[in-house]
Amino acid sequence: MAKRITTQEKILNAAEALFAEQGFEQTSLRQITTEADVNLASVNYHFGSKKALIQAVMARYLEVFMPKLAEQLVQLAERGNFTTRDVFDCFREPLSELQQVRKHGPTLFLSLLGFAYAEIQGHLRRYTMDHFGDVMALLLDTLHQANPQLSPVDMFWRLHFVLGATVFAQVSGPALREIAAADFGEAVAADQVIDRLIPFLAGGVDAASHSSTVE
Amino acid sequence: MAKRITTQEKILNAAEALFAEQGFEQTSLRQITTEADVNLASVNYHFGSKKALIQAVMARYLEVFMPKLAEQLVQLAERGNFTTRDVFDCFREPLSELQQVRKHGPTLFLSLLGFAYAEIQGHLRRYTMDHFGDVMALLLDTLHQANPQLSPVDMFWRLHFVLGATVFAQVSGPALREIAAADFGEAVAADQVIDRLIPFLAGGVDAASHSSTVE
DNA sequence: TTTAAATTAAAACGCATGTTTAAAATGGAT
DNA sequence: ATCCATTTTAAACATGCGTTTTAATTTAAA
Repeated sequence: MAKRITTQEKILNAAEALFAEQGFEQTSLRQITTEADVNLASVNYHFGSKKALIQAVMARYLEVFMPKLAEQLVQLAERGNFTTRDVFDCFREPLSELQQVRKHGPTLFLSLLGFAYAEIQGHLRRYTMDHFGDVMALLLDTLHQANPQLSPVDMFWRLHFVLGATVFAQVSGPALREIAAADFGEAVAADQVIDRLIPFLAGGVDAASHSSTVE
Repeated sequence: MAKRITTQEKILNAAEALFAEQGFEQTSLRQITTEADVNLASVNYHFGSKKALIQAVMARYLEVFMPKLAEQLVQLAERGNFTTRDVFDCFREPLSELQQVRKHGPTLFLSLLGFAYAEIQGHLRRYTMDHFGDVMALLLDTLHQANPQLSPVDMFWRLHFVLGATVFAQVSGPALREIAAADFGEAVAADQVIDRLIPFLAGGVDAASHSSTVE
């Protein structure tokens, strides 16, 4: 006897798939409810608004991911003596554990994050900061420990460059994978993009800062 | 006697400012025509459609920027023996020369590029590739020369990570500068973001690839 | 000055969106 | 079986969008 799927879950599942594919603004409630095979009005009945639905979709992943990430970072800090690369590797396990919440959880989550960041809908940023600001601060602090030579403000900017590259790689990921396959005859799985990304990010964060490059 | 400003120019100027601030999809023709103090229908009369207006806005910058970038890259190739950092420094001059076409040209242009890339409106990508695909190929080739140890497909991905970080830094730039100023009491000009960005990008591109990191 | 083309103007069109309404159906608890 | 709260349904609502239409106006050539 499979567990009964509620209307709310049907909506969430259909919504997250469409959001990850097209972005939040580009996805209409009519698309979602058609895909979920529920009535149009049920979104507003169960979630109140489209905004609230977006938050609910994100929350399902963030509430699993963020604590696990914090755990990894704390573990690393206790170990001590770590590199930037080690910090970014902390993302791997929490990310791949999202497979438990959904088959393609990791990829879905990153795409969602990408669109959430791209369409800077203030309420989402506020939600993340309100609920998981401590994890973000911990991440910034850990990165700073790995790179004491960088000033906090330098690290702040680099962390956001990291976010930018990551988010972008995910959002444009499908299109880029297609181009890469056509131009280089090399098919690349979504997971392998992360393998390519992490060395790039670590190299960028570790680079000497502009003020210290005296040529 | 100041040169008479045509309706087309009024529209282009108002459009680019709003596009750079809010993105293309978020900006309505009514906003643009109100800001430009022209009739709503004049956009369709002079440009045909909103899509065509977007292309016209981008073209004004691309047609100045791309040839100058190509020139710099060719110059570098003739010199020979260059680093990744040198390649990225090739962007500085063509970028700052956009000040001539418009007061805040460089910042505007990068923001526009960011939104253009974020809202993957296929026609824009196609336009860029049709008109300036040779410059992109030249850039990829130059980067590969600076990093012969990386495979072409590796470089392809890293170039797009670079684009992602750049684009993102510009789009979220105003918001991030605000946060940075509040958290670190350090006001950062838009130009200085690029100074922070370039070392990061060069470090990322120069990093050892995943396949060659045997630990 | 006359005339024809180019431009501006105001209004409406057709469409898609998120949201609300009010009635119908459903499902447990008494 | 009845009743009441929960949920589902169909329809309409209000709004904003890009675009089109038609007429008025301006511009410049003959």
